[in-house]
Amino acid sequence: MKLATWNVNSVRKRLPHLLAWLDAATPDVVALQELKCETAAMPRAELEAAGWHLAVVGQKSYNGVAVVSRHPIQVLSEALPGDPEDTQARYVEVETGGIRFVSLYLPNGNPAPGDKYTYKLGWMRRLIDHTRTLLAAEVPFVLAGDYNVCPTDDDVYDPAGWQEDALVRPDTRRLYRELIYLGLTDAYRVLNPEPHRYSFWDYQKGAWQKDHGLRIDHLLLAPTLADRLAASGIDRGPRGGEEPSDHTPVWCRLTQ
DNA sequence: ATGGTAGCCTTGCTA
Repeated sequence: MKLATWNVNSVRKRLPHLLAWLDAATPDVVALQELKCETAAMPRAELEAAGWHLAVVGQKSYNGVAVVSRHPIQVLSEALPGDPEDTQARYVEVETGGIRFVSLYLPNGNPAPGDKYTYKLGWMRRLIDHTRTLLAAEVPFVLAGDYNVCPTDDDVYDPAGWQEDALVRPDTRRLYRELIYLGLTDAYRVLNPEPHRYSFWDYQKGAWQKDHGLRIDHLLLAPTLADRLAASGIDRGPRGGEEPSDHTPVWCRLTQ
């Protein structure tokens, strides 16, 4: 079973890339982020015609997450629990292909410090709390998405230049470690120890050409699924295409 | 010291 996460930076703009990649990479379940459209504007017909099931939590202009699966999907939650006031479309939790699967878009948090950074840290705290609930329920789950967190300096092209940024600040990394230390496995890192392998390259300043990237897209596995991890990688192909997303897919394969 | 790019629509905001 092949799982993936990809921040597409507008699903309407990226639909040809998405369809081509789904066809070539043959994943079973994919988490998408930054749809940048309302649920009703999701290009549902095109994806369903290609044989995909969908769960979509959209929002006008910003955010928006989805799960695309070869298997039927049961939607379990369309928001991260813990704050009824939070209306940003950043979380969808489903059951598909025999696992619990989450597509999440963790807040960027810049500029930091500030209101946006406070929101980010609160969101991370809520994610930790909800993960405890998932662990207690003993369901096999995957938390897939754009975390907007570089776990260590090995995940940043220029650590010194980025140390004040919301993606690498100590409070960000502290909460990310707290999440991981609940018992989750970073599916990419555990099998790929080489430093400076990235999933995002800014559009500006020739970042892609210079490999000035960040590793911020992660597949975090529940303890029971970590035992089934067979392979993982970052597929740099889509980032090098025409009019690409600024992120590229991260994937893993589970036995069975 | 600044601006560089992309996508949305709000010709500014978010990233």
